[in-house]
Amino acid sequence: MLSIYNDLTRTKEPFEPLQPGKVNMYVCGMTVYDLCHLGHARVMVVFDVVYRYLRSIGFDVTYVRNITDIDDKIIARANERGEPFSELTNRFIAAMHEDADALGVLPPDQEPRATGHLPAIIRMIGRLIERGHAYVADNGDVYYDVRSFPEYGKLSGKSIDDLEAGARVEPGEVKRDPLDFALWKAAKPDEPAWDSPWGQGRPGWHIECSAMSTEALGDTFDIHGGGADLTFPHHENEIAQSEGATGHPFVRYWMHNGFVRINDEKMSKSLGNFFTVREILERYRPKEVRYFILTSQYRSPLNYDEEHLENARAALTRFYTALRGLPDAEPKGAEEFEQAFHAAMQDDFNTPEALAAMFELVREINRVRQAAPDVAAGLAAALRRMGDALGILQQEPEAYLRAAADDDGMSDSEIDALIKKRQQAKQDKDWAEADRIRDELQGAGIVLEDGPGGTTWRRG
RNA sequence: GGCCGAGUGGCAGAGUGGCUAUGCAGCGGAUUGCAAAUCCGUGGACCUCGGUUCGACUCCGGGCUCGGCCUCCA
Repeated sequence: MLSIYNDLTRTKEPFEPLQPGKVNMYVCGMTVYDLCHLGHARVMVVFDVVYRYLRSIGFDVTYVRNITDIDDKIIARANERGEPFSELTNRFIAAMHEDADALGVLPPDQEPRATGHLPAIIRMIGRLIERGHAYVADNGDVYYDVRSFPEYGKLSGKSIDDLEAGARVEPGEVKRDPLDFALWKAAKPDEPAWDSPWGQGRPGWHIECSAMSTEALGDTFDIHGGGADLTFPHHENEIAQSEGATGHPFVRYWMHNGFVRINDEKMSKSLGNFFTVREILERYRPKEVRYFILTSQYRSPLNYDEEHLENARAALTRFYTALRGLPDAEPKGAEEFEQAFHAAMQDDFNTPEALAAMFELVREINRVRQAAPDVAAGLAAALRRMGDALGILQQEPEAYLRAAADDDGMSDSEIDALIKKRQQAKQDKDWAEADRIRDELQGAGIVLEDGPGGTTWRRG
């Protein structure tokens, strides 16, 4: 039985979707005014694993991940660059898709953009006004009236009064309460704007997620995810909006992934201490980055450190080395390891423990591969199937082991020629020459392995 | 200040009221022309102070330290 830590109740709960066999999930994606950084990568990978795993155990999953393609920062950045905002956002959407692909993140079933769903957004705002949860301010903005929603704060564990104590009141404030937040922002000169019953303007940040998730998945759906920094105010506001508008419970299980940290400090754009996915991919292979993300449980912090990426590299080499040279087969004989793997995954997607089960399977494969290759092949197939659920170990082992992060070294044919030459030296028992060639290759980052079936190599 | 979360062996990172996590690194052995890979074995830990208990790293309470949210942020 799968259990999921639900931030709404702060406990692990057995996972029971609204409709048996069917899971609807929504994840807050990115605001596209810049390149993805590691924090975005973590969200994408974490929920990609949730998606893959739910599917692997037989659920029919509809996965929606939105794109915020209109907001203050986008407008500001587009103005800085003197280009239409949609050119800016299209460029960064394309870049995000490339990064996601590289990391092995499956495309979600739907990827709605705020600008493509203005009618649904406007409809929901209208509904909130009708139901007494929102009001039009003097300047044409529309605000959510937090005092009208008694459960405000239930996700983040805050009370309106506590929040109010520390709230700042801006000069010229048009809100009734400092905590009220914008559903619709009246257009200022030279800003992108859409028509609405309240005049020209654009949606506030929070309303798009309520409108698009409800439109795609219904008033109530199963899983809503995102980074932990979205708990408050973003997700709190989504609950107020959706439940205020529909009168139905919004989300059954709230999941938030922990932060990526660097030097034990949150990695974020406002602190300016972030690495983009692209910068990291200049030095490490995409699957190493993905593996690194999976080495900690999704709710724990993930500290960025070169040593950890090196560790990921070593771990993947161990996996692929175990898979190498074994024929395709039906998964067989690994029941005990599969059981451990599933127990880990079903305990709130405990990927580090799931990986531990996979490593134990690796050892078993290596133990039996010599004496019983067919048994090893069945075990290897089981290992690959576990890898599928995590989105790793998808490549041909030999291809993986021979590929380099940056292949500016020797070509495969040069390597083969040198190995052949060394083979001759070995036959002649010219160990000095054989070792010299091996050292030469070593210097170029090539590791040789002499086995009973001849010499194999990999880029180390 | 309010609210959350965390403190595990050299590093990373799970977990459990009494039983080897796992990976990398170390040490010993097997294997190898020597290596590499692999296998076998092995040392090393649970922030601190109390409490509960036959027994706590694991439960409860205090303390200390660190991180996060309370403003845009994945």
